[in-house]
Amino acid sequence: MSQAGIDLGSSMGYLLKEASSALRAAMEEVLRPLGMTVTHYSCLELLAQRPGSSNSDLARGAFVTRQSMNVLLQNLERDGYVTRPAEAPVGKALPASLTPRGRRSLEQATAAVRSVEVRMLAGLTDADRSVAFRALQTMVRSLRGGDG
Amino acid sequence: MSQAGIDLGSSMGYLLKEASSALRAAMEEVLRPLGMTVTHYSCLELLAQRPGSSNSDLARGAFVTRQSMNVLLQNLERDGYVTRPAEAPVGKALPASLTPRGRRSLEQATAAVRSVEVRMLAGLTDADRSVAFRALQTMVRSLRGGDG
DNA sequence: TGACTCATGTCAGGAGTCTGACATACGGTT
DNA sequence: AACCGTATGTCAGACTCCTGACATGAGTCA
Repeated sequence: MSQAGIDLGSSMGYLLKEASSALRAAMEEVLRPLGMTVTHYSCLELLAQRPGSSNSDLARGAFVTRQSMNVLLQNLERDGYVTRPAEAPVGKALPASLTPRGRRSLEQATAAVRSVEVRMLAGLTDADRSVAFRALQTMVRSLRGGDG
Repeated sequence: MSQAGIDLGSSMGYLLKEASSALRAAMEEVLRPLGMTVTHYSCLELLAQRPGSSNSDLARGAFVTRQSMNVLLQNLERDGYVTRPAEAPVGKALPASLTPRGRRSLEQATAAVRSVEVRMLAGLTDADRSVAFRALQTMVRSLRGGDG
C-alpha cells in the first residue's frame, strides 16, 4: 500500500476529538444534577460575560446553529433565566440578558464546570499548560484560515 | 460577586471545544465531496487499523453509541464497503472487515483528512507538537479518572 | 433614491444521534 | 448446576441539531 492510513494512536486530530469527548462527558456528568446541558450552560456563561449578545452571537460562541440556540433561548426565556426585549433596539438582533434567577443558576454550574477544568489540568505544569494552550490557538487559526 | 465565572478567552476547556469544532468543520468540508461524514470516515479508518472490530468496538472508537454505529454499519454493509459474517464466531460480537471497495473509498478519504491534519499542525514546531500531544493525553487520563 | 450585500430571526423538513429496553452469550461465584 | 454481573446486537421511540429557505433591517455604493 502506498498510503498506510492515519495512525489513530499518534494522530493529533484523533486525540483532540478524544479529549473533547472526555471533557464533554465530564461536563455532562456534573451538570446533569443541576438539570442543565452543556449548551444550556454555555449559553448562560456567554451571556454573563457578554451581556446583550444576540441569538446569533450566542450560537457562534456555543458552536451550534442559530436555529438550535433560538430554541434553547425560547425555553430559557419561558423559564425565567433570560430576558429579551419584545422589539429590537437596532436592526433585528434582540439583545439577551440574564435574569437574577439565571445568574443564580449559573453560579452553581460555573462551580461545577470549574472543578472539571481543574481536574483536567491537574497533571500539567504551568509551562505545559502555556505551550498546549498556544498550540491549540495556533491549530484553530490554521484550520480556520482555509488554506493556511 | 464571589465567583466571576469562567473566562472563556483563557479557558482551556473552551479552547479545546473550539479546536475540536474547527477540526470537525474542516473534516466535513473535505469529506463532503466524497459523500462521506466524519463518523463514516472514522468507522472505515478504525476498521483498516483494527480489522475484525465489533460494532461496539467501532462505536467506542468513533465516540458514538452502539446504536448509531450499528445503523451506519448496516448502510456500509448494504453498499458493499464492509462485510460481517452471518454468525458470530464467538459470543455475539460480529467481526467487521473492509471490502476492497471500502478500502478504495478509504484511501481517498485518508488523503483528504491527512491534508487537514497537516494544515492544522503547520504553524507548530516538533517540540510544540510533542508537548501539546502529551498534554492532551494527560487531560484525557485525568478526565477519565473520575476523581483524578 | 435605488440596488446590492450582509447579518439576523424564524419556519419547515430531514438526517443523525441518543435513551430505553430486551434477548442472548460469556465468565466467575456459590 | 444455578446464579449473577457484564458485554453484545438489535429494535423502537424521541430528541437534538442541521440544511434549506424566506422575509426583514442595516450598511455600502453608484
